[in-house]
Amino acid sequence: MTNVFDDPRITAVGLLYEVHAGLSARFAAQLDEQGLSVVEFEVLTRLARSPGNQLRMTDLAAQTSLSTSGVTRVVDRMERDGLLTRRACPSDRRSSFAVVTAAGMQRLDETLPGHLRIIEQWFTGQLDPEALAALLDGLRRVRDAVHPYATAGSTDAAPEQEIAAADGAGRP
Amino acid sequence: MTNVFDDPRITAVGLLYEVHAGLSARFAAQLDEQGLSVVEFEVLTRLARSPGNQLRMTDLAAQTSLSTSGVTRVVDRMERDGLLTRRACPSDRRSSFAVVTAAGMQRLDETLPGHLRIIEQWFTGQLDPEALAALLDGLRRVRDAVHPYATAGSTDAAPEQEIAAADGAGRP
DNA sequence: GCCCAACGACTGCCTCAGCAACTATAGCCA
DNA sequence: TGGCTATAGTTGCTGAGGCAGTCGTTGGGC
Repeated sequence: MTNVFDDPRITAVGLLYEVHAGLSARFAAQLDEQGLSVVEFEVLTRLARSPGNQLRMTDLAAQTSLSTSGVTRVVDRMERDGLLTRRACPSDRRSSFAVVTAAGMQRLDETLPGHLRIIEQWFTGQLDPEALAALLDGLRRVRDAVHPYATAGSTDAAPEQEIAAADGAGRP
Repeated sequence: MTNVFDDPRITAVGLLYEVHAGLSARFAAQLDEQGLSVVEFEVLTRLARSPGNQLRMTDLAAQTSLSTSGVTRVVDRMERDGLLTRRACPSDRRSSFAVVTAAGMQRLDETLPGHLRIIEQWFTGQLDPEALAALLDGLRRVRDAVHPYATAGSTDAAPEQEIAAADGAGRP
């Protein structure tokens, strides 16, 4: 058994994937307590951080891991649950906005502190500041290489969006 | 707009997720050319690195991101495609092994070099050795915290499994 | 002003994966 | 030995999400 699988490259990827999976599981568990899925939380977050707490469906898709049809359905569910509303775009009758409702904002407010706590507890708090900086620096460089445009649904746009990077994609 | 979303913790997670998504997309694209999905590749890999190129269904589930029912179905598909076979376990008639066929090994051989090249190109090769070491070290520490048991399907076992960590889970 | 290609959202159909229920076997204990 | 519980694998049902096709709208070229 000539173990090709001990290759450090494989190990590196495995590490990355395990961290991702581990954190995702923690997030999912906490969000679940608040009645949110990971995607719903992401949608809520991206809308809440946009001007007017709203985004066109397409822009929302570009900012998430979803296709436009995927967005249609999440928004369906979240509208049904009262977290979001659709609003017609006055200047382009093809477009519509997804807007966070008061209930949606409240849900997000209830969820965020716990979410941050979990990140702190399982990720950022695990390393001393300088090790964390090194980790993030490495990640950033890799990210700049693979680029975020690889996200499904977006054609080629979205030049810089670090899940929390503000570029105000709303153009009504 | 008091931007809670610029919080460095959120940014850190965003970075991690973007890297994961970016790499995953590259992997998926390359594997797709070889007619494999990401899970199929993972299954193939885990089997190929196990003694006898085989693993019991349950152990396979524990080593992947799948539940046991998920494993049943992937193995169904891969068996249909001739990459795998089921073999009865002689000592426990409830169990069965998933075994990589010659065709499966060949497919893996055709796929691995390209896969490694992609890792090199978009991940490990993006950083000088010492930055990479720092990145991996950070990841390892976080991984040790979130622990791999968080992977769906495994109850609590799998003490150390770095996607490439050999602990030979086959116990026939 | 008219036409046509491009675009935004939505829907039908499909695949994938999880949970829970079910079957068959194993191993324990009286 | 006979029963009882735990375990391995499979299957029915369900929800999520992607692709491709549809419909209405837009905007540029003429």
